[in-house]
Amino acid sequence: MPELPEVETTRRGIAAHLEGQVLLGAVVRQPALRWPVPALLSTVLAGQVVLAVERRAKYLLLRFARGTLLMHLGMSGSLRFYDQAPPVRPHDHIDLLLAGGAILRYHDPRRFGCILWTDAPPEQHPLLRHLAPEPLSAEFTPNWLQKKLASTQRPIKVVIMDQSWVVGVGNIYASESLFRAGILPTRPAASLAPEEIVRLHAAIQATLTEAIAAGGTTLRDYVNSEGREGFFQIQCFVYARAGEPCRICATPIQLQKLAGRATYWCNHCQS
DNA sequence: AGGAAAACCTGCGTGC
DNA sequence: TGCACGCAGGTTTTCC
Repeated sequence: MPELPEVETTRRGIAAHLEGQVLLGAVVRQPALRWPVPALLSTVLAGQVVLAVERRAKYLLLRFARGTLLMHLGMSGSLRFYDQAPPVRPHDHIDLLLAGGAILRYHDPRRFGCILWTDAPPEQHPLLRHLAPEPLSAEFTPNWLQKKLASTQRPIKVVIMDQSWVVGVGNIYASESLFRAGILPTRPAASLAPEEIVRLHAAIQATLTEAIAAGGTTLRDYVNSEGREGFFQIQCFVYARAGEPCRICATPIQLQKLAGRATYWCNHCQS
């Protein structure tokens, strides 16, 4: 579910509620996520102050003096802040407890997400070590992208979803970015001309930036930290629009599986 | 060794 | 109505 814009929207929603607050502990109802939730999670967190809520790629990082809590929302995860804990619903797996009865609740039907603790600098963690630069940072340049793309014949859509190549772009924003750049998703990465790479780089940044501004995309069940939906899907050009007319030229939007994932494009606007 | 496929898990829509 | 099937915003692991 959540790609970079949804994770960033969540981060912005919870940061002010958490930063500077002392955690009293945690309640773990379901420890079997992508990886087991640390058995001593509550003990580790109790008494610690949340120094900062950060994001790296699609991971959320809660920084403490003694380490970092790494969280990933997987396909169906969401985090919500409550001043007072409401009744527990199915798939409400974890609560982080704050003073005064407030909680941060982790909800994830498919349990593809994870919550892990690390004492070491998080950028050295095995899950974060091989991530590409942040796509909205100065490190992510057309030149950097060009050097990477030249080395593979994989479809460009598959490549920009590979987190060691481009970070934060998932299945929705991959199709949307390629539409915006006017590039077919099936093109071998190494076949892109330099000006196409410049367009793709700009399209990725613009798509992610606009999606963050819209509060992310809600197709099924994504909600932000206040329980509200995102609105980017209203402006999707191709994603989930198979057979519908292209918003630019009215040509029916195409759908094909690429590396097992639904991929959408316009035959007239993209080449 | 790069790249494709399988694996993890639950819920929902569709069609028989 | 019930059931089998396919599909879903992600990423690691396994298998060529």
